[in-house]
Amino acid sequence: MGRGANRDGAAELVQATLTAVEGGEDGCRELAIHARDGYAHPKAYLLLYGTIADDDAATELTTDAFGFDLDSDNGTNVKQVRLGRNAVLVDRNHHGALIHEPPEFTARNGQRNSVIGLDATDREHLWELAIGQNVERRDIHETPRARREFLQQTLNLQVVQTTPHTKTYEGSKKGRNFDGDIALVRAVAEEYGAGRLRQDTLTSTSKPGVITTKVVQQEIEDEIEDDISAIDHYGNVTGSNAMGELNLGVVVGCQHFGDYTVEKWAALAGEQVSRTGRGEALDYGCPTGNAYLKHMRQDQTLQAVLRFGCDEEGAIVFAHTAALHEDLPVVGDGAVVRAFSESTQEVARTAQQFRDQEFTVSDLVDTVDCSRRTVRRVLAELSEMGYLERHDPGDGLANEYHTIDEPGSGDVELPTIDTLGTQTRENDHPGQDSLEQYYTWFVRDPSPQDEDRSQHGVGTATLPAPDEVTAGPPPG
DNA sequence: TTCTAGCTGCCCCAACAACG
DNA sequence: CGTTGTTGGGGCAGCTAGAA
Repeated sequence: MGRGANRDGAAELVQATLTAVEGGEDGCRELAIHARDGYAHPKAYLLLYGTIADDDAATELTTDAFGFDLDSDNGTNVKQVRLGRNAVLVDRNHHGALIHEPPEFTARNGQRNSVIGLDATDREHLWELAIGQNVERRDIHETPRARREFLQQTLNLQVVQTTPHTKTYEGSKKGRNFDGDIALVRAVAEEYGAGRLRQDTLTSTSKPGVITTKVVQQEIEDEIEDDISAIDHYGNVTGSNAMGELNLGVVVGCQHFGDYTVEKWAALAGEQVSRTGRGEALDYGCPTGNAYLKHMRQDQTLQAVLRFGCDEEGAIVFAHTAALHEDLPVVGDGAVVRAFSESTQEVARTAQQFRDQEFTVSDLVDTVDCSRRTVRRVLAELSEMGYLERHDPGDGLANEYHTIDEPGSGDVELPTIDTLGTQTRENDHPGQDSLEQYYTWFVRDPSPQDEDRSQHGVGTATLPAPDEVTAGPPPG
């Protein structure tokens, strides 16, 4: 789409349009007929076709975020008209128009080219929209499961999901609290960094690499720079191998390009967007909108995850988002990441004064800027996480606490993952055995919250070892 | 900007202990 | 015996952080 041609031809376009409009519909047809002989802008044909198209040949759409009037953010009414493989959007409020003109895929001599696209993310529908013709999809894997297994066995990739939330880290960072994210990165660096993970397969593991959105990168970069090897944002890692040597990665949050883009794609497909829900339940109410949403979230995170461990050693990647592509081999979840609330941090800080002495709720309540009830709740919570020890002298008497460890700005419990690296070595035949084990990874330990809380809970969310198979379909 | 889930403060409750 | 103080719990309202 020649931007230059667009600008260069603008004057002629306006003149031709004026002439055509003065000549009414016949004039437009006349112009359209001669569109390719140089006296009209090449796109005038499409533009005018779109403008004069009968209503029954067009699709009427209303938008909320998408529009042509840059001074307005209220959306507009557009009509979508298709002509062959091209699509035209015309603003009913006369602020502009958009032409989608897919490439021809023909050689100079008129012969059709064969085109082969390689894409790990498989959004057939979006591809068809973009190139204006049907695509024939060939999958090198039989099933999603086979694909996951390939990523796992061959690329030695393991993904750990650390939050049930989507975490759309895009747009304004106002009112956002990234303490939990920082705590997560630090915990990963401490628990899995510096060669502590499966020395036999991941020899060069050191500090993790981090991929996140641009705003978050700016926000947390300074805080975690000592804990990580590298940090980059989604938009900058596509096709990049800068993280390829890192065997430990953290992907924080997912992208959302804004409703504007979603509505634009849907409009080009002639679909009306109606947005409902949020987070996981977000639904744009039309196939293209929802496919594009998955493209923004799942596909981008998939690409980011695949940036890590491009050597034979593979990688373990912690994904702090629920927007994970179904192809990703998620070997663990259930990590708990929380940012401590204002009052929790204050109570914990105040409690530090009592270092070795015992203290009660009453000792804190006067120096702390929150209520007695809150202090009680916080102390109970901190005790449960192992930052405090609670001595209960029985009902009716004040509980006595003493400090064990000082909590930071957040708390992270990572699931233990050490099942796989050795397995791929032991059974080098990627057959039934690995399949069977694959199922076991989804079997959750039914009692995640008992015992092992001593070290403020690190590693409590356990995954069953492969020999503790309690459920799952029979192999084969 | 709007919606909502979770945090927080507040008040009430039952059960108990210590004190006078 | 009554008063005061303790713990945890429930319910409720107001606020805020997070998501889009």
